Amino acid sequence: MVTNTTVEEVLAALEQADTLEAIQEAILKLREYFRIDNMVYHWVDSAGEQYGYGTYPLEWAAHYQEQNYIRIDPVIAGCYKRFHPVDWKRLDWSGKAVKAFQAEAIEYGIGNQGYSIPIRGPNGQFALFTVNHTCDDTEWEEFTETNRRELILIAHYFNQKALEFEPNRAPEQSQPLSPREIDAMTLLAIGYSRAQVADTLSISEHTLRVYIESARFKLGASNTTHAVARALSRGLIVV
Amino acid sequence: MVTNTTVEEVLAALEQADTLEAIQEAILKLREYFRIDNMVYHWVDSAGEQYGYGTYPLEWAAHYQEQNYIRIDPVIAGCYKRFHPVDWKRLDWSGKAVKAFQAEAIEYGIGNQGYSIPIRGPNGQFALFTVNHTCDDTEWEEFTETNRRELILIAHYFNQKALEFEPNRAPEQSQPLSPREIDAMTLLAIGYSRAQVADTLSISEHTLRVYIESARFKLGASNTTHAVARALSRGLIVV
DNA sequence: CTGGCCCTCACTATTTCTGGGGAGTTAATA
DNA sequence: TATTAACTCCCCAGAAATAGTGAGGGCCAG
Repeated sequence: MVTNTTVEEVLAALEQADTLEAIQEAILKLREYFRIDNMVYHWVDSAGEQYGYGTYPLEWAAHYQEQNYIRIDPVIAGCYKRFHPVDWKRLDWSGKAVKAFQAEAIEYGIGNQGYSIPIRGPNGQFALFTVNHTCDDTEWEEFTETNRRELILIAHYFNQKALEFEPNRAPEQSQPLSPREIDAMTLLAIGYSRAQVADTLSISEHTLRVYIESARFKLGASNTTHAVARALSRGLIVV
Repeated sequence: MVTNTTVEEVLAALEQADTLEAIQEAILKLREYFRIDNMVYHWVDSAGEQYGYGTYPLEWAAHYQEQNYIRIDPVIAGCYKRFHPVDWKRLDWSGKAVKAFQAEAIEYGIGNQGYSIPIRGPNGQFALFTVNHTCDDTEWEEFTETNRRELILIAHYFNQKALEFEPNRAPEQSQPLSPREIDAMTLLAIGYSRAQVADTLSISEHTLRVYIESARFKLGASNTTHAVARALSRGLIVV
């Protein structure tokens, strides 16, 4: 039944996609191929905003956003803690608000079965790829078992595209830090005070301050904390 | 030439693996199957420590660790900023120290060609899956083009195993921050002073300090800068 | 061989942050 | 219902960070 050919084709098409329409088309094709109700890729923003491509009813998406459901959605919470794909049945659906949310979702046409794959990119980027259907547990388990690998790959490709389309999310490049500046930022990031850093680097605290200031300047940061945060999120230091 | 069967088999075996030996065996099988010099999965620790499974010469691994090469290794730096797999040729190998590092690596038996796949897990976990070979550019490009999808999947499976085997390695997981604490950490990370943060959140600076302190406590941080750095590298906040 | 960047050290005054303490209200949960 | 957790506000003294300016030696590339 399931041959690799079609997925391969769609992945190849997805790789070439350069418009949002092409991506949406790929999702529709995949949904048709897998014969499931919904297939959604969405980026989960730190600010609680979500956006992406997929087949969820627009009303549900709007309602979800409006109600700020990201705060209680167990799929978000569960996937955020995990690395591997998660069947919705294995999530924690206890709690009054959560149960109400679940009931409402089904009302809006979301299937009773779901399978979500968390994906993470640089700078704490987080996204979800979800397939969703209405069927019984046995059928669903068979589906997810059979297609897990394809789904993981598809998730990966969608995220790659999404990162391409969000260049403002791409790492801003800045002047590189000097070795001493990197040392200073790194030690500060692991919790050393200025005195400790100066001691560790065997330099005077005065000198250290020069490094911190020049790093701050290079990074366009307004204080030490900001400088360390930028150095971290630009990948200039690793902590 | 390349059929899916063997990779499928190894992935299935890897999924069942419950000892380090089984994992190491899987890597050896995969290396044999792909006919390349080296294949390595390694976890990149927040402290700059690395460990994993693979076929790099032990001397090189020890030397790398000893010299703290993680600080200059362009593969680490490059993959940390990217989502998609990276051919080593596309990394930045300029700089005296980096060139020396590269020369030394080849001396130790590391191939001239490489392809690394960054993988990220919860709480800012970061790992790399690398394949590595000695051949010319054309051959290497053909190899990576052909096998990219399999390699991505393999990377995923290795990381999944690693997370299973190192549950305590996610000690970086800490109590979640409260919404207000996240607000505070986020605003501090983008350079706001305490006064500005308090103003933005429409609370008194005293209250803000309570949040910062409790966040610091939850994160086990010794000061604000440390707390923000940890929140960032654990993926609790995004800047 | 000169300009630019890196490393090192020093001083002062002002602003900001830290680390203790205590105390009350709401909301959700067990 | 009792308990927990989050959110809000307040005081103070001491420690740390910031913004200025200045200066000398080393190294590398144009």
